[in-house]
Parts: sequence; structure tokens; C-alpha cells
Amino acid sequence: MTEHNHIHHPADAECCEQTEIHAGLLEQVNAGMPDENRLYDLAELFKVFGDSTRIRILFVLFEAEVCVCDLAEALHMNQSAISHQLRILKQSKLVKSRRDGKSIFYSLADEHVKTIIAQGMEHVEEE
Amino acid sequence: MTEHNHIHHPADAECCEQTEIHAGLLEQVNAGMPDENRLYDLAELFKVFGDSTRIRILFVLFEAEVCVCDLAEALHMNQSAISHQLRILKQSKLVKSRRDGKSIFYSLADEHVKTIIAQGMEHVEEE
DNA sequence: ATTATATATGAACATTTATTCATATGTTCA
DNA sequence: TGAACATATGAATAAATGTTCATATATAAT
Repeated sequence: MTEHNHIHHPADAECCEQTEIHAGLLEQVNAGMPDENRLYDLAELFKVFGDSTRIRILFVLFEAEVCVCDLAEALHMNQSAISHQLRILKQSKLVKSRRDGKSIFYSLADEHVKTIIAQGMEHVEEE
Repeated sequence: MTEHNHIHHPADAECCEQTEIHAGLLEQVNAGMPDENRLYDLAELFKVFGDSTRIRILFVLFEAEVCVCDLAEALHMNQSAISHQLRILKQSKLVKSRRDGKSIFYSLADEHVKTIIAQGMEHVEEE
């Protein structure tokens, strides 16, 4: 319990110098760590959720499939801003689109969107 | 099915002019939309996940409670950068800390962290 | 064909953000 | 008390990001 679990290896000078060294821990950490590309993709995904305009777009899409101009109106933003954000949402496969005449209708791409937002909400709402 | 669910209301000119207007949809959308502060907090939370350094820190903390210098070493980054990111993680209550002598040990604050990252991973890994 | 409508996109600008450097704070040990 | 160590923090800088404006593309209607 006073065991500090330092992953420090002896030959390194720039880390703290406590004596408790867990030889296996660094390997354990590296084993559980996804590769660089996965980490990058994961961060990119959450970055998409990290903007309130995009979050609001997703909340609209929870209710219905809507076209761009409806989103612009619902969120009181201009068409171009919405369109740019929709592109980002689509690139990360959170949203899909279909054309119907002049309009293009957007909807949620899968259920992860709801789950992720729901979990985030739980965290934000607790305490 | 060719019903377009437009939330357009008639007195507005800057939206598309299709005739199918769902009077109730705009209200429905507004009803399901969290208030502005919640949306802001939610976006702020996901913003925290939206950086690969912080994601990597969290993955280390999945394995063990570690001190700052260990994180710096494990991630091959300098102490200051890690410390700045830990502050952000702590402010959003994803991480907690305790002092033990000269060192400060960080660990995950709750289970939402794992759930959220797991869901994100699922999304990123599918297809 | 021409015009109008709906959406997409490139460039520009302002803002935010991550990292580094220097230094401050706080703890331990001699 | 003073030196050494671990961490935190403010300022500066470079890079990334969201919105706007102007304009391009694509469909529909006359």
C-alpha cells in the first residue's frame, strides 16, 4: 500500500528517484496501450464530440432525420457553418446522409453516438 | 416516407421552402435538447478526451496509480506537459490525486472514463 | 436554357489549445 | 536552515479549429 508502483527503470535519470520500482508495470502499461494510430483515431473521434454546435446537431438528429436548412434554422446558425460541421460528423461516421431532390437529409449513423453522449451526460450530471 | 419532416415554420424565409412542415417537430427537438450550460459542459468533457496525450495518460491509469514523473517517462514527454494535462483531467473530474511525500499519485476518478473510452474504441474499430 | 433553390467548399480571420521554458511551491533529508 | 527533489504554474509560441463570406455544384421548375 505504501508500494508506489513506480515504473521507473534504474538507468534513467530524469525521473523521480524513489526506490520502489515495479519492473513489470511499464510492460503492462505498454501492453494495454493501443497502437499510435488507434490512439490518434480515438482522440479524433472525441474531438468531434467536443464542440457544442456538433453536439446540438446530434441532439436534433436524435429526434428526426432533417435537412441542412432545418438544422440551420433549429440552431439559429447559418447554412455554411452547419454544412462544415456536418462534413466533420460524416467523416467520422457519426452521421449519414441521403439526397432527396434538392435537399440532403442527415441522420445518425449508428448507436454509438447515443451511448457515448449518454455516458458523457451521466458524468457531467453527477454531483 | 416521402414525408420530409421539415421543422420549417411558415414565417421564415431563409430556410428551404418545401411544403411538408412538421409543426410539432421543432418543439420536440427543443424538448429533447439539454439546456445551454449542459451542452457546454458536455462538449467541454469530450474536448478533454479529444487529445491523444490525455488519452494516453488515461490508458496508463487504467493499469495503475502512478506519479507524474512515471507518466512523463512512460509517455516520453516532459514533466511540465504532463502536469498541465493532468490539471485538465482533474478539473473535469476524470482523474484524482493524492500526495505521498514528495510525489503526487494520480488515478481514475470514476468508471465513466472506461465506459466512454470503450464506446469510442468500439466505434473507431468497427468496419 | 435560364432561373431559383439547397448544399458544399475554399480562403480568411479570430480564437483556442498543446507544448516548452523558466520559475514557483511544497516536501524531504542532511 | 539549506539543498535536493517532485510537481505546479505563468508566459510565450506554434498549430489547430470554428465561423463567416464568397462562390461553386447540383437539382428542380418555368
